[in-house]
Amino acid sequence: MAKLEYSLDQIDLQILRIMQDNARTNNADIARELGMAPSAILERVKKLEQKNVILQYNARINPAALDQKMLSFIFIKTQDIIGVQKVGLLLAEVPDVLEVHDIAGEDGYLIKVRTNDSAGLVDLMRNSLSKIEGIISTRTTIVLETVKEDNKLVIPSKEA
Amino acid sequence: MAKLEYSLDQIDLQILRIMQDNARTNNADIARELGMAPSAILERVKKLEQKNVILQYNARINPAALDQKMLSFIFIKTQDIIGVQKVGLLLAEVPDVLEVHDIAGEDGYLIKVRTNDSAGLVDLMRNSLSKIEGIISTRTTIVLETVKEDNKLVIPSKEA
DNA sequence: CTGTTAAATGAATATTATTCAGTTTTATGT
DNA sequence: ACATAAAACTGAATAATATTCATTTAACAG
Repeated sequence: MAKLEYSLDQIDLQILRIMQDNARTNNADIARELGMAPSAILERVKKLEQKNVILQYNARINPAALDQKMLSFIFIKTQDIIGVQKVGLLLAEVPDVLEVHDIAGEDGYLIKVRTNDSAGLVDLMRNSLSKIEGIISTRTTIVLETVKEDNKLVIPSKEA
Repeated sequence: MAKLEYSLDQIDLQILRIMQDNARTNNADIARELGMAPSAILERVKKLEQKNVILQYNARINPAALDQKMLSFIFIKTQDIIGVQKVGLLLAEVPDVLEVHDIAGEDGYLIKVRTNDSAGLVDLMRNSLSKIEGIISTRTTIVLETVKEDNKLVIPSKEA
């Protein structure tokens, strides 16, 4: 039974909390904050990486700085359940597609897409999506303004 | 005219590319890779932070490790346009809400939510969403499986 | 108890970050 | 084109951090 595949103690959670907020916090600082030796923190962090608890460290970049002013969500309806796992993988390969989620209920996917502008979106739909077999229809929702987008998980105080 | 508020040259883009992939890449490594002095890289990175090109460095944590198995998107229809900016801010304050987007067309928001399980989702809707004034209705889409979720922007090779 | 394993410490060393003076490059006004 | 000012870069010196590892401590099963 792989019930607790990742058993995280209080210290691990604290490390995660710090790292989720600032992935560039150095070991020395974390060690100071938690009152431990830097070497101990280093070991734990490496273990968290190996156990795939920490998936990646990434810099969040301001989309506006790269002129990617347009954000959209697109619902994609697919043919049927059989042989459609491939659609998800193909969608994931499209560069402007940031997220691909297999959704319940309507045989399909919800994807999150960032483009320069509406022309870029049209372009993506014409040139990329239309080339993927198994897509029946799409419904696009355009984002006017993003209020929050940090994707930070809620880290509990206790964990079994 | 604030046309080029962030003018990024080729080197900046390379730095962003590296940092987006691994926010813990150290200056020395970046400097080696780009054939420049570490001090120059340091300066540029700091400037990118100050110019708000780099918004934050965060560790992406495996939701499964924190037992947050459930991901949902919820469309939220709001009363009207007047006085509804507040709804977005209130939504953003709910811990399990990872993203809040003001969407076009239907007077409302699309939010991304992560909960432990379906009970957690119900809980959120009953205890948090229902308390927010101005929400007329909600439509929830449940994610069965996430194929991609890296939120990495496409960084162009050239930029004016 | 005793042996075994996992985790932490603390010191030594390697590497990196950071500062800064001096130089080069770039941009700009004349 | 030229002079000048501002911005960016280099390289060396110093401060700080990362990393390694032998030893100690803690946790725990038999």
